Amino acid sequence: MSKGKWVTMKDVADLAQVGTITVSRVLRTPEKVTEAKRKRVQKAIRELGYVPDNTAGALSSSKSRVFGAIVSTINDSVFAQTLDSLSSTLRAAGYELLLTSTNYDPDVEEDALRALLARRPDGIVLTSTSHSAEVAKLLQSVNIPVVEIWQLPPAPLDIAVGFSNFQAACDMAHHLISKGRRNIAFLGGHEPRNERGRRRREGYAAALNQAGMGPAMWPNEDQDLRSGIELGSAFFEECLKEDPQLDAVMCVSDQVAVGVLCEARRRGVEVPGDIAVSGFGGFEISSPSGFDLTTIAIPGYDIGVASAKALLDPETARANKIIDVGYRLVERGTA
Amino acid sequence: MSKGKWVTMKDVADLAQVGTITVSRVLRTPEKVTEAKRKRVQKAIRELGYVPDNTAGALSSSKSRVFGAIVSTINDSVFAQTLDSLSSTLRAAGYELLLTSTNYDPDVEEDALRALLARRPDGIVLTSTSHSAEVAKLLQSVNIPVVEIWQLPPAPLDIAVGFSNFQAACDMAHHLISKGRRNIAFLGGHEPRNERGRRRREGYAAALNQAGMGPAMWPNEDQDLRSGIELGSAFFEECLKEDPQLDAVMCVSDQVAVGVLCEARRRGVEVPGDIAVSGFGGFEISSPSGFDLTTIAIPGYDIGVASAKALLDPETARANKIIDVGYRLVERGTA
DNA sequence: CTGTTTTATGGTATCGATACCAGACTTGAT
DNA sequence: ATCAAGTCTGGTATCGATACCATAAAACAG
Repeated sequence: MSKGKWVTMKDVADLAQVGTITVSRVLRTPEKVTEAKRKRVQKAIRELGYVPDNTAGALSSSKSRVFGAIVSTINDSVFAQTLDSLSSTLRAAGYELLLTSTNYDPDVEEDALRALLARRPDGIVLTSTSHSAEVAKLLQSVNIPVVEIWQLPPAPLDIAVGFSNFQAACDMAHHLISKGRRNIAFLGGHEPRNERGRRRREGYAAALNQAGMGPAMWPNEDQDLRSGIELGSAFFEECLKEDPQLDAVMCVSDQVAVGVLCEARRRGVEVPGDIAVSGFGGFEISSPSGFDLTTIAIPGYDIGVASAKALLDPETARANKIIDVGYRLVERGTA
Repeated sequence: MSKGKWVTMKDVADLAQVGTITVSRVLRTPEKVTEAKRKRVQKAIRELGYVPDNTAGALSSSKSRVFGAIVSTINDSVFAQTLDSLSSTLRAAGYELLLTSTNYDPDVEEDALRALLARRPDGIVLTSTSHSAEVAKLLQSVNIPVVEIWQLPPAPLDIAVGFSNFQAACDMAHHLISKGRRNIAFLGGHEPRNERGRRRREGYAAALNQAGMGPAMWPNEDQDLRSGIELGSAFFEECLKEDPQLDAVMCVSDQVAVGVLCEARRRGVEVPGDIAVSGFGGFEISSPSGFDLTTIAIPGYDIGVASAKALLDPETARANKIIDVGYRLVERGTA
């Protein structure tokens, strides 16, 4: 095993005095090889330090044993748990994950998808559900499972694993209303491509509308800000100015809620006394040891596992097409 | 382009009435093909919706245009920024990233590495620097760049991109001392494989020792807890009990510091009046709109970019072997 | 003991691209 | 007009595995 030269299956076969195909079988279907030869081959593999070449295997078997993932971001922790469980579950089944992030840019999405398809993945995971025509066409033309996650699109391309952002936000708004809140603002970025955030805002608006309340208030539409602590902090001030009667702030994410809570403390605003605050996500920061934040807990881990299962066994998953992992409204100290 | 059948280079070549090699050249070295043919080929590519097969290309050129990454975790946000910039930078150069996480488990690391090598990556990124003998042997036997990140090992396998966790922690401890703090505790998990956390603790201990102070205090060695908000919150209580004189808590991460700060508020402990608190990482939560936490800002983004450069041009990077991206002690409101 | 099924094994073609080389065609200089 | 040098282009071998088929050996039924 000298530097720069890979040991091939042939080398192993020669050393073990068998055909290459037998080596291949020892690796893929060891039960079909007699014990004597299997042992000999395994010994040769160890001795030579043989690492099979999956690119060659992929070519001849047209199974790459790789799945592709296109996530809108890995930078904030939203998908981290999902990616973690997805990648572990897949690796346990002998598959690898090819990861790309788009930063919510649709042009990047198409490029990323082409680059991904060039690796001939056995399936694809996407966090976005609104695709350009070209992307949709590409995805439909390939005969591999496509799993859209973290949302439940009305018409999934193939399989969807997620929960209803709309319904969850709706529930949270109703919760705030049931707690006697009457002037509820919604705080969330307006990244045009962040479908999840948009659906949450819509759920909020629907709930208020349904309760005959309004007008719903949220940061100016044309502010294209990334949701985060800073946004929560900055816009809380604005909200207070705009509506002194404000008695609740519903945030698009736990991070935004943290920004609000920090700002509230600085201004001496009592939570939940003066103002109730809710988050979305159920991240560690919302826990009782953290901000003790009332939030929507999302089973990010389960989404990863369920998507992995869907990729590995698409037929079964397609029977449902939409896999709803649900969510949980967690009532804690802030609302 | 019917379902399940991929268009091949030959199909494109036939339609454009050229040889396959010309199609290949249009994709890789377009300047070497006359404009007329190039146009014809590009048209054919578009018409057929051709997506090249990189697995085949990898086989014949022995360049996979894929890099592998083995990170100890993607779950907490530590590496998120680094992965994001790494993957973007690589993709801009036409490369993809194969991602695996080990959850700090050395057995998993070896498996993951074997699986990765089976894809014949053009380079590998690792977040861990203490490897099993087998892993080190594997890495040394392959003739591809290996980049260890987020730390500066004394003897890098190949190239290292990071900063000195030891020195940074040392600086922070000195900062606390310079602020008149005399009873400084260190709070951090003891995951045995988390080298970074360990080096920070050592830096802290060294600084205190140097200042003739001590005994250094930190949670019991045998507690194998993951660092996080909960740890900060739980152990802050314990620290106070153990040493009522405590006037500073230096945390292994911003998350732990947040746990401490939350707990301090619940207990009515003044920060920084009664007790100073410092974090490590410089994540969003430490910003002035958040906790306004005194911390060590780490250029996670730069680490990603620098590693990408090192992977793409290892010869230049090897001239230095160790690329120190530095860190910044950011003094804010908590210490 | 023969004939049939089952199991184990290897040879050869193949997957879809690129490398290498050879030949055809330009271009420009003389 | 001719030749040398340079530019394009395509044929064929090749990368390292697996699929497919054929054969040899073993197991089994009658």
